[in-house]
Amino acid sequence: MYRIGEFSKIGKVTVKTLRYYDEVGLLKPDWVDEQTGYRMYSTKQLLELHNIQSLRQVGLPISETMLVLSGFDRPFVLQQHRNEVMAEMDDLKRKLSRINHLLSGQEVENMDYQATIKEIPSCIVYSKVMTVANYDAYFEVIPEIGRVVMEKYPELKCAIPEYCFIAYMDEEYKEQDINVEYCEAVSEAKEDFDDIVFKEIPPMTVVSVMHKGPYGDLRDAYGYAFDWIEKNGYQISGSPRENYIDGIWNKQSEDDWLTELQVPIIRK
Amino acid sequence: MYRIGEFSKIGKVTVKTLRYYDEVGLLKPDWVDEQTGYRMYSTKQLLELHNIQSLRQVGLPISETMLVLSGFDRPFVLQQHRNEVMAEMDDLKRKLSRINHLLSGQEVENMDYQATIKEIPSCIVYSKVMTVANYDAYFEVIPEIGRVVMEKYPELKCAIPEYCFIAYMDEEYKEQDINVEYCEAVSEAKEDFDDIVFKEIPPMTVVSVMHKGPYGDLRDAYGYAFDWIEKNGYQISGSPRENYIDGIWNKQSEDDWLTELQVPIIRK
DNA sequence: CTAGACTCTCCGGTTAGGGGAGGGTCCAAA
DNA sequence: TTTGGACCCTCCCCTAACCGGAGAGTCTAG
Repeated sequence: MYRIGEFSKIGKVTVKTLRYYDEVGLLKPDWVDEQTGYRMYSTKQLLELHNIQSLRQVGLPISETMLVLSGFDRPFVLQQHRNEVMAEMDDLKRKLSRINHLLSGQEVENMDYQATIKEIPSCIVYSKVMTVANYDAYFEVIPEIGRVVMEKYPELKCAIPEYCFIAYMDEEYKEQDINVEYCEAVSEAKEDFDDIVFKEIPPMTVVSVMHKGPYGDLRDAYGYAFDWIEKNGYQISGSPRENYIDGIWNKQSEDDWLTELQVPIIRK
Repeated sequence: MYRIGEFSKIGKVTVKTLRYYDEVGLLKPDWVDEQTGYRMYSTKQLLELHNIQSLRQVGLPISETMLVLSGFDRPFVLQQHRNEVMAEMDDLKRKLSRINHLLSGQEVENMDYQATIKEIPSCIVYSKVMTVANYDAYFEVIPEIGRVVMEKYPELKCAIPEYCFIAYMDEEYKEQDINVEYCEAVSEAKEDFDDIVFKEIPPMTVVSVMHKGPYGDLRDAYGYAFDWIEKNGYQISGSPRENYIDGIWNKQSEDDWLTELQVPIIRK
């Protein structure tokens, strides 16, 4: 019979840990003096402790360790755990890749772009597919679309927060005759009319890059995003979107315009 | 200006997180209504949030994220963090290897051995190097050594917990004329005499395997330990020790004898 | 008998928020 | 003008697996 301090030295585990294991029921002392509360351990517990440590050291949580010790299907629990560990590994690999990407891009001047991954929830939009002559034409056609829709459905409300974007459907980069789909999130679906289509956009994972400044420089943001996707083991899975946050409608200076580039991705 | 709910939707981050970031000072709202306490955010915070997310998503802790944002040497912090992530990866790899080892050995019957890694603290021992004819000879010579030492130094005390082991110095397995070093941990160093040597054993990392039963079966434990070391990317770095916990001195039945095999290892 | 080593329980802290209670605020519809 | 619902606030407890320390009791050698 050992007192807790001696037992902890034999088993190479702290006294705190032994008391904690007692508390949660993972490893009870052989006997507890009712007068003093002293915990007494024997070599039987030493073997148990060794079993526990062999499971704990591979990262198995205490709750599952208790399952295993109480006779629960051991291979099953371990396989579950292996899957979790592998998922964690994958997660770490991606983080490491991103850290390296951050570090490697460190010296490039003025490229203060940052990529984040976001989950875009599903939403209902009205949309119009069109071909525009060039970038400058956007802000003639877009307000017009909004006007037409609001005239047709005066009670229709834009989503809050506003989510209005242009998705690029061309495979390659173009400066003229660009195929785009204009989308504006709204509160509910309505009947389609003319070439306005209502639809629900499914949720998706995107890489997001914030772009501050005139639209002409958006190409840099695209470049950064595409490079990021390539270098970090993802794959483009849909049309990129430009989400207009600040623009001519609320900021005078082009330098204050804020656009979020969202590129749908999946893991490669 | 956005209220917290709208801002949280734009930035794809929970309201709870924003309030927490406010509390710890990572991201303060643009303005707080003193009457109502309402937090108001603007697109300036949106950019900040995006920066924050790009760092947080690679696992950078909040404290270090704040360092980076406040102008602290960014590459330095990121490199620190990369080292930690890589260490974590290494840790996970080792866990995964051990899980696979546990799962693969699952079906082998009666091999209820478990391996754990332990840090053995340094200790002072008296030791005697000798060649013994065979295993059975141990328990004639060992008590004799103890008797001689205690006679020479009657005030000498054994360490608590007792730590008495035999280290095997042969490279290969032998059944006869075995070169061993007998060690017993004591409370202080004394002058050497005859072939008794006092010395301090440095701390070391070992893989520990518990063996219950007669000493003849210890070979199985050795086999398990060596296989474990090989399969899990470690390397033997010293003489294996047999640490006698329960034996003839306190248990009648051989089946109750408990021995801990400790094999010093380093990472490969 | 006492000093020092050991043990007990209880409380608070660690990360990065999540869940919920109780109460105030805002806005559009009745 | 009121009311209902959506939104917001603070405060408190919870997570996993312990660690650190306070204050008090216990054991043992000298």
